[in-house]
Amino acid sequence: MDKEKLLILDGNSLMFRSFYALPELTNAEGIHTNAIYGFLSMLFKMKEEIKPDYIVCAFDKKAPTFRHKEYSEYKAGRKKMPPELSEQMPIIKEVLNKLAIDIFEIEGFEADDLIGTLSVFSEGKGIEVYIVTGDRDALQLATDNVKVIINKKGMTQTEVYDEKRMIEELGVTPKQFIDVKGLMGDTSDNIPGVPGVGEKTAYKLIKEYGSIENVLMNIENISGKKLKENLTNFSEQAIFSKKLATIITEVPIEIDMDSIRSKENFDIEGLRTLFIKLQFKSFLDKLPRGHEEEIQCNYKEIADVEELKKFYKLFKETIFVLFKIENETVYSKCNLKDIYIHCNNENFFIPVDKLMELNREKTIEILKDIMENLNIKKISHGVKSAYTALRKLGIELKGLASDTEIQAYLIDSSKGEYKLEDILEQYLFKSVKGEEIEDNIKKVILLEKLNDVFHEKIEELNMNELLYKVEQPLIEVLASMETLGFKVNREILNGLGEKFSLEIDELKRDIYELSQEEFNINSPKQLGKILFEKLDLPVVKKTKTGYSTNAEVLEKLLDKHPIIEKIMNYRQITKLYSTYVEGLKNVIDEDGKIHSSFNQTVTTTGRLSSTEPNLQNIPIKYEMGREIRKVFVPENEECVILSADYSQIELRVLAHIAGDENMINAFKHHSDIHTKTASEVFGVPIDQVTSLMRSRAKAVNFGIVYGISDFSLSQDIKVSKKEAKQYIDTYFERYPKVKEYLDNIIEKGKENSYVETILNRRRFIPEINSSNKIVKSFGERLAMNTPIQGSAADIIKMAMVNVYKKLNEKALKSSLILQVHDELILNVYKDELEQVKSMIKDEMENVVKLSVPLEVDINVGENWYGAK
DNA sequence: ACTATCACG
DNA sequence: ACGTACGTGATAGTT
Repeated sequence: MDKEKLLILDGNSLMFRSFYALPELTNAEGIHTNAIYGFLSMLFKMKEEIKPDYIVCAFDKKAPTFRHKEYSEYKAGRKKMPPELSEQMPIIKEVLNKLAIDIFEIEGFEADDLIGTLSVFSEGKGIEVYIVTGDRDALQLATDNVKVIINKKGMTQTEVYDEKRMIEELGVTPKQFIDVKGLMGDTSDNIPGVPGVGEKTAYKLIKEYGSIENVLMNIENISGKKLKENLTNFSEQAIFSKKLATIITEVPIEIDMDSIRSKENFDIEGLRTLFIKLQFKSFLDKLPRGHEEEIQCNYKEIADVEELKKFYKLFKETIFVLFKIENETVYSKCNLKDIYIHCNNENFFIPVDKLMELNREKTIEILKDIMENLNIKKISHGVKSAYTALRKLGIELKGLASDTEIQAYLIDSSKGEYKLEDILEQYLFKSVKGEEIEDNIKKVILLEKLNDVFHEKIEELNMNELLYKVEQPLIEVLASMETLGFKVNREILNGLGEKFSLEIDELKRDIYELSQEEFNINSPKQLGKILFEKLDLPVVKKTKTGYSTNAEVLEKLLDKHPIIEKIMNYRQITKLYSTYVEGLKNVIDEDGKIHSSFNQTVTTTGRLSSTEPNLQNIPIKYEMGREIRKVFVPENEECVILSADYSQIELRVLAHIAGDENMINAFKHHSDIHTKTASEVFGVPIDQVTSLMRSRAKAVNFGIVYGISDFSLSQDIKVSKKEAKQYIDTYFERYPKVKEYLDNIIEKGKENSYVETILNRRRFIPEINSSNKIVKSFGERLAMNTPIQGSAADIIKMAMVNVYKKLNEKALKSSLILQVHDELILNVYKDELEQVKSMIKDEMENVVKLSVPLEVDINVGENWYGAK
């Protein structure tokens, strides 16, 4: 029969190792998790490989050990455990607890002593012992039956030592390893050893004489005068060091092997909860599917229109709905397939496309009755695509009570993706994967519970207004913008394409001639070779993969070689051609329009984002690119494009939140804020501000909003760091409350690990409490910037909801078609122009009462280019 | 999948 | 003595 096996983990050393070996890792609450992660990776790997019959984990106790008592200097000078690690210690113990792994820790002894005692005891019982540890001290415990496993870099790589391997590799027995340590000492434990004796000498002496005692008895035979002297003078210290280095194997404890038997009955649900909290997805997946309460997922499949008609009468008050849609993000292909409904403990599967085949008209009619009925409140997940898909059938979704995707985003905006499966796992600990009918029924049932949890959570976070008055009503606005799309003029786009293409060919020729070689100019690598090796231009900056060739670098090389200008032009035009000519051509719909997707749950600050295509980054800064905007035209010849943009919304928000009188007054008096700032910073009257001063002041204003540093400002406006610092200091003197606000928000951010906007939108900032200075500074900048950027986002979102509502109320034909962070773009019928203009201005400027006025500039044109 | 670059606010 | 602006998305090249 095989021997039984005992696995002993050295808790402290494994946590230490993981902490320093693995990159920083935090969960949403900002708790560090890297040591736990490393420890558990190791634990699971060892369990898998060794398949132990017994398992136990030893920890140090805070109380002093006999070593401290006998030698006050023991472990002196050792740094305190960093808080990022110590906060992980109670959590790993909790995990072990739930894994039903016994923890050994006794006051007055170190983990090593407990490990030693346990291993000797177990070996005596004929058990094979595996000690897993992060440091080499435990090597002295190795025998033929006690294997010491030391983990290397990367945490799960290991070296296994038994007595045989120690002798082979180190030339000493495990017991002699103590003598070696006694001679050479150990700085980390502050064990003195013998002065002048290092690793090499220690091994040499022990290999020759076998023990410290024997070395001391043979001092006469040892070569080296100084060494001899030291050994003689410090012989007592050597013996004492050996004592300190010796792991106790006789700690007075009762060991009940039965109690540490490896158990399978661990707390799966507890672990699931904990791993979710720690965001350990890979471990979560490994957990066995526990004895979860089986969800009763009986459902009725609606077979024909008659049945649909019959059952829909049951849909009263609130229904939980899951819309299954093909090609959710592509407008033209976005198609409603199935609907799942959970209502009053009954579940229904409506195979919409099947019913439509049977009787299209009637199906749509009944769906319309359900979906447009305001008295039937709908709760769903990610409902925007349903608006689009339903609208294609002539149905307007009404009565939306909740969208759990939006709720999840507001609760934690850092996720990027809020798939229902993941959200159910995270908040309800339910794992429902798959797309079978039963899976979807389960999901729609769980939607009810999820909504309850979120509803309460949103209330607790004071986000009721943000969710119910802003984000949820906004879904319909965005869906409408997507459906309407932006009409484009293909001829103009093609014309630009041809123009750009000709210029690109010409530039290519010039570049190849100047470089005397054909190469791929688009490849930064090849371009770098040509510029910095062949043409031998000075290297300005490097990236981690090679030479940097970005615009900033090229600009510095401009006067060094005529090829640079050509390359800069080439870069600019190819960007326009590939992204904005070819890119846009590819996304024009059959209806001659571009239907971008507006994503409401992507950004961490609360802004929207736009994809396929991104209409929020259409060129404007340079004329050549700006021409692209001529492609974007009104719906028909009765219309024009109207653009309404907030003037300086972020700085106004800053003035408001900071409550800085000087800045508030500047806005109240309708001053040009950059000129005003220049006058303050440079100490000259407004009328003496030069354009250079204004542009520098503008950079300072931007810098403040982003979370400024003198270095970056100096880079930006090309002045010395000292001068930049001077600007910032003066700025803070002139706008003292701004300084106060920035200091306060950082402090608040540190305290809470999150910051908030004017509508209590929240962003977690775990970075702000990092021990890594760079990460921490980044967190501080986020704390300064997020409330500003996020509050501006709150404001324009509110305005969008109000504008949309007004346009509907007044039954205007004009409509919102685009938002670009601080501006709204509308397709406006000429006969409504004056009315819409004043309505938009009014709604946008008065959407919220701040201590500064909001100002909106309106421009109108026969295309987007003209609306300037 | 990642990097470098560049378009926008 | 570090390394430095905040938030996005698309493209092309490289690994």
